[in-house]
Amino acid sequence: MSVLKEKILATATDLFQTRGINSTGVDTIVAVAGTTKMTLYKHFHTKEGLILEVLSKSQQDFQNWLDNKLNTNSKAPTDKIKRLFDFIEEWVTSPSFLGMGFIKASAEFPNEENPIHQLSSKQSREFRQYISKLASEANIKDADGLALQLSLLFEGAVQAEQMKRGSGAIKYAKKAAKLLIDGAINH
Amino acid sequence: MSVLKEKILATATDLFQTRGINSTGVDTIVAVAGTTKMTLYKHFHTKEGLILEVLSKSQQDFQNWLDNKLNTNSKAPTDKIKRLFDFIEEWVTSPSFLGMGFIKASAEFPNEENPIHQLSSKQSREFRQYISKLASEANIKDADGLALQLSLLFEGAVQAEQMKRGSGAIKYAKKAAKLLIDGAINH
DNA sequence: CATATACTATACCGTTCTGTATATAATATT
DNA sequence: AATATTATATACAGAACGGTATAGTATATG
Repeated sequence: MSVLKEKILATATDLFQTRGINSTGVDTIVAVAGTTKMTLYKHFHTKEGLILEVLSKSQQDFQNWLDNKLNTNSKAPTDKIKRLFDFIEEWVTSPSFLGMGFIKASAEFPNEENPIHQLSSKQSREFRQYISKLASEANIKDADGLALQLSLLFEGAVQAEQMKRGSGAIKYAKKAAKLLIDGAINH
Repeated sequence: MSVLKEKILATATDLFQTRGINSTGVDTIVAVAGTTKMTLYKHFHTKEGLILEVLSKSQQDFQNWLDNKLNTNSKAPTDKIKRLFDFIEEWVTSPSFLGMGFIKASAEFPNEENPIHQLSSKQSREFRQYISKLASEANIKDADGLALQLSLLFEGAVQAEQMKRGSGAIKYAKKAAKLLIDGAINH
């Protein structure tokens, strides 16, 4: 990928998170990225296309980071799901954390037929399925149910952290998650 | 309050939820409400003022409805907190439910110094404190901790429901809440 | 009848928005 | 050296934005 395209993507990611998607114009993006509109529109057909790529890349980065963390730090399936919220906490409390793209995007584009909303929804679903796979490998019976509960805690904690940095919500989400996971394992 | 002002407020509430706040222009609001811009700007100084009033009224309506439900259906403090998610489910699964204003608004206005963001944050905090009071009256030791966990489940479930209507997330939030509440009561 | 109040209708201002047209410069590739 | 490729610079079109100015109408109260 072109270095300039990456720069535009990174700049847009940051601006979308800190100022909002609809409140960030393409003029601002190219000015901050140090390039021009012509270049942006050569790499992205429309602003919507840019938004979709930003969301995709953000989620891939998160999922890859998390998957790598889990695989290098744990081997046993039960360990993996037990340590899940440790790494989520690490991600959410990192100073570079500015929010989860798909959560904000779904709020800015509430119409379920909007492609951006649909991508957000898909990413949320895929993350839930990822947790469900972890639970399933740990021999948990109602893996989907637990995954849904854990994803609620996750999205709630992210929401809280987006509203107020340093809210500490993730600490309590972790405690609640431990209770739910331990309860599900002993059944 | 003037009937027209109420009409504008109701129209804006609906449009903000279904199309997004930044994506809804004042021209659209007055057209749908069946009035003119002059009238809108006589009742609300700016669009920001309108947004703030919409958020305030929405949250008041929700809190009043919930408080009334709890007080008319339960007397014992432990019953109240145990039935909390029953009524939350009723609210969230109602056909007229279009989302929680303060959750969407905080995503559209991510800057913590923005008045709209600040109001959203305050409403989230006040709702958490309301739950904490319920927990405290039920003689739960770490009332604040439980309230935070329950509010995470609540906001996560709302987020899930905003992403996909009929997600059924609230059912699992309820189960998780029951576990957390029962655990907290027996300590 | 007169006056105040609330509302309508419409035109407009200045700004910002996404997206394009055009022309030029720098950099690789052949 | 010739030719693509990639990027810049700048100007502009066309629409939508928030907000205001002006003029006129309907209704209720004194």
